[in-house]
Amino acid sequence: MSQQRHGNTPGNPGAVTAFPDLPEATIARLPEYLRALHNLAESGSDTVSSEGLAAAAGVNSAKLRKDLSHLGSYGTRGVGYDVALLIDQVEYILGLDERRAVALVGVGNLGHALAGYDGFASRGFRIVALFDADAERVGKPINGLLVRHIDELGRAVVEEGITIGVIATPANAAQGVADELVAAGVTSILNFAPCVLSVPAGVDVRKVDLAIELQILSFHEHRKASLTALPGGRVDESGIEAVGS
Amino acid sequence: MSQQRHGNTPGNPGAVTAFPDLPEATIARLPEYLRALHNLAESGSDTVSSEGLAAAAGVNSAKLRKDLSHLGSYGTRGVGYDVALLIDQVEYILGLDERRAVALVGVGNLGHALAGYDGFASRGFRIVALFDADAERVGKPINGLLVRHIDELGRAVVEEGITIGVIATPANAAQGVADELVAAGVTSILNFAPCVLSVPAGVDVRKVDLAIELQILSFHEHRKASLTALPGGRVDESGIEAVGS
DNA sequence: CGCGATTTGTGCACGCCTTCACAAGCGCCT
DNA sequence: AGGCGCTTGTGAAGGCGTGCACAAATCGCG
Repeated sequence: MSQQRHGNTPGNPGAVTAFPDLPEATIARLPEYLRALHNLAESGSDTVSSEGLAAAAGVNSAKLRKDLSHLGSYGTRGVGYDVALLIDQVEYILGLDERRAVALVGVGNLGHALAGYDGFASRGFRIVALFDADAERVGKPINGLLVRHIDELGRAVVEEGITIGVIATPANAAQGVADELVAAGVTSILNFAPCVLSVPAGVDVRKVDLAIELQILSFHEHRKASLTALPGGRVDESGIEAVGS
Repeated sequence: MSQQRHGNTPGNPGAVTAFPDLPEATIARLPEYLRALHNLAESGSDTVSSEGLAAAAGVNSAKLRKDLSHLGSYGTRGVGYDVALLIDQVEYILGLDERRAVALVGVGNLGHALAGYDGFASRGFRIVALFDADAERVGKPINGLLVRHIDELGRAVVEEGITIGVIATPANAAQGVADELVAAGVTSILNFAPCVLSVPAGVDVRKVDLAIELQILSFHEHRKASLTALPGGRVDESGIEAVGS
């Protein structure tokens, strides 16, 4: 799922870390579990069954149990999972106990919104620096943070202890920015630009392409339309039924 | 990968559609191939090898060939793929030959940026209506489009022929909006709100959660840090090497 | 103290996806 | 016309992920 491979150093029998190596699919679901757990905690639940948590997270309960079992045994048979304890565990695994410093590069249309997105702060991240190459934008404040020129990136990364970079530039600038981020010591990049980034081993890149998501939906629309339009197999008109649960 | 199942009507031997049933994993990659193909076309390439296209799309060449083989044989052995022909094919499969009408609900911080995101228009989509529940925002223009009140959603969906809805509201409002979209006849939803939506069968939901992507990166940061901190296995300091390609 | 109800943790089988490796096919050059 | 190099398309194998179904474990109650 991740676009770059991870420098895993598989053979290392001597220095066995206590860090569990979770399946990538499990990792991708942990944040969803965490969100559901926070909701449960707010609504006053002390414990939750795998069935309940699975429903809140929109997954199968067997899958959830298997996922959690990879972290260790934090449930009690006959009772369920301790919500507070599980939150701590998941947050620890995800490395959210330390609020990570994030740099955002590109404060155009999308970047501006990301800079003001409070969902980051509320889930363990601090955007500590904003950068742009456009002199027009440099120096202006966004959400209480001044936009700095991209040239200052290297210094800022070191000073602020930044480990994650978010790229929200146009596609043609993204690779250059990625190179600078990597050179400055950033080892994780979230890329919103519609292009492939090449980075050295050991650097993780995740890509979010908003148009791609729509295109995937478009495919399914196309498929559904071609099915209902068939002479033989007319599906129930609008596909609307009662909403279950 | 998709969060909801698809009403597939598997047993229907009589009405065999010419529509190929592609693996979900392949579908998710087609938009990436398409983007790479457009880049190649712009740079004047008439044909491209699987190796070349795979590199441009950031995937394995064998995987790309298998993906494309599912669409049919559009390559020429010894030569490669005809770029223009392949673009047409992929766009047809993705249903992008008709520019789909999209409704965007919630023009807050993120929604505002999505409304102005030109990546949608340039890749086959038209945002034709904006909605919000906040009277403060209703009536104001964004990118040449007036924000309408959410109550008008039902009528607008029918009038404008909207088939895709984008939810960019706070989490607590998302399910209500989804219900209204579905009731109005929308059968595909892109959800940016951090919550699970429940929709009837036949409606596709895709979710994009920006914070989750960061949390996944955070996990890998945590893992990398715990590895380098080990006494035995110190990895090469910054992990920086020459960038390939 | 024992029993039943409940829920976790997991062995197992199945299916999807990826990757390798190679035969088949196409164009070009001689 | 024939052969050679290149590239596609695909059979087969392996790995990963999912979901079922059940044994193991815990709590509460009589």
